Amino acid sequence: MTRMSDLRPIDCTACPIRHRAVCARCDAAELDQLAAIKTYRNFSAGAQIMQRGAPLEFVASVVTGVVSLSKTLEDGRIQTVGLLLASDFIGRPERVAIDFDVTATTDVVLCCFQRANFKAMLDCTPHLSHRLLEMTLDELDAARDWMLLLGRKTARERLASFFELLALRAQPALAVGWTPRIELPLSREETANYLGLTLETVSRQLSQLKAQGILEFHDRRHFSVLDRAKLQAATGSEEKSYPTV
Amino acid sequence: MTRMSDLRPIDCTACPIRHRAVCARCDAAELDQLAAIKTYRNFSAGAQIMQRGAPLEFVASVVTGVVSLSKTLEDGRIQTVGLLLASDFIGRPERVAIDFDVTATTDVVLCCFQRANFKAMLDCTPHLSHRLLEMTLDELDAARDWMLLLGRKTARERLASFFELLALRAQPALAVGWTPRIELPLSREETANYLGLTLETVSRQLSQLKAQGILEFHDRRHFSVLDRAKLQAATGSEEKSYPTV
DNA sequence: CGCTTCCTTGAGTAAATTCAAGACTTGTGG
DNA sequence: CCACAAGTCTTGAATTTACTCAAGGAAGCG
Repeated sequence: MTRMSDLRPIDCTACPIRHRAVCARCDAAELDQLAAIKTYRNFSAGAQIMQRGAPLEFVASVVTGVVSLSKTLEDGRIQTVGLLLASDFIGRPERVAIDFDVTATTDVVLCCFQRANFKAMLDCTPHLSHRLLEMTLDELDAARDWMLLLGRKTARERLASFFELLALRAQPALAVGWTPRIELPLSREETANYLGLTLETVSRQLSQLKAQGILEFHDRRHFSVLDRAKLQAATGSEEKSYPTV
Repeated sequence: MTRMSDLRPIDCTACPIRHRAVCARCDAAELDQLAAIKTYRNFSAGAQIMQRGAPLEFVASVVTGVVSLSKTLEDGRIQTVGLLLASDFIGRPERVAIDFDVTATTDVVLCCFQRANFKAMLDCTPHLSHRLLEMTLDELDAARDWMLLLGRKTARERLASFFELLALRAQPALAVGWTPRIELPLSREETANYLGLTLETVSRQLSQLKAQGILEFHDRRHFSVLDRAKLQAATGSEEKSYPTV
């Protein structure tokens, strides 16, 4: 449950998240600079990556796996406030501490940068700081979508929205009628914490979506969407259809 | 209810939000550049500033007043996803459209920058892009706090958290025992939309906080905190006490 | 194979919502 | 200046939704 052995650095040009991570716009010289301050680290599922309030010695990109950000109230209520996937960025270069816990939900590989060094490099590398700004704005948009979900959606709508999101990520090109096997990277309890529900409510709503022929489960962590239109209709949101870029 | 007449540009060095807005780090030459592309605009309370999905021709700093960002579901449910105060920034320089409505909650003065020009300036002005990154990260932190509130807090805790927030903003220096008159910039319905509740629940919880001697109302929009400790205790959160910068 | 953990389902409860009525504010025109 | 109208807010009663508590079942691990 703790950190596994660190990995040997690999060449940035061969990196799987090269074109989407914070370094996406960097040129060869800049990549060399980053390579000099980077370290790969492995975390096994369930391991804590950073702790709320603790001094933060590094920032990182998620290379593989799923990372969750969560907040806990005194009496133990937990709310997951972000789910980070491959290429997402963890940490605030300017801050020594963050206000949530960072946990590896699956086995995770991070590309870590020593915080002070990264910060110094940000100041003189517009390719880096612009990309980070862009990624942060995207996170903010996602956070606001989640606020709508948490503040106004019913349990059924929350589940449908979440599974619609998973489906969109797993299947970016919309091959209509084609229903691939998609991974659910969270347990029922983690799903509940992300959706602001209890695990029993999550389970009940999933049973209902199954019974209605909208979702099909292969095992606890793998499903297919049988009726994409009905799933979309159950989210409560309309599809976005205007230009954003 | 629509836009009032535009104002004549004022000198940036005399600007009330000079040291906190997106331009905070700009030097004299950079301020001149910004001044060349800025326009002040007035909006009266209730006016819509930007509409979801509509092409966005400007970005802006809030000079005075309160601006709300909100999302609406097809059936009319509304969730406010952000409350912007003096010096906060509106808009995404890289995007032609945004995914929420922007409304003037009180009378508002904006310092608007033509979007394309602002974007061009961002690319070659690190003072500007770094400040914007910092402000965006702060917004993201605030959004995540709100996700905890919306996902896990009770109605009473939501109200207490909101009024604690208003008190903190109005009274940054903690003069203990001193209870100034604080403005509530939202109606009951707007408060409900911000807290993910109904207006009736908001009203009931406020009555209870009044009855318990925690809050006192002078009129609908003005209150004092009579018992700061009890208010803090009712928020459900502990106070933050670790370094963040 | 047995244990542990995770998940499902059921029954009763609690919290917030909906529906409804009435009171208070605020602004307007007589 | 007062009366009235419109909007906003408060309070009550009934309802709904999701939660809590509880038990049993399925899956994963040693």
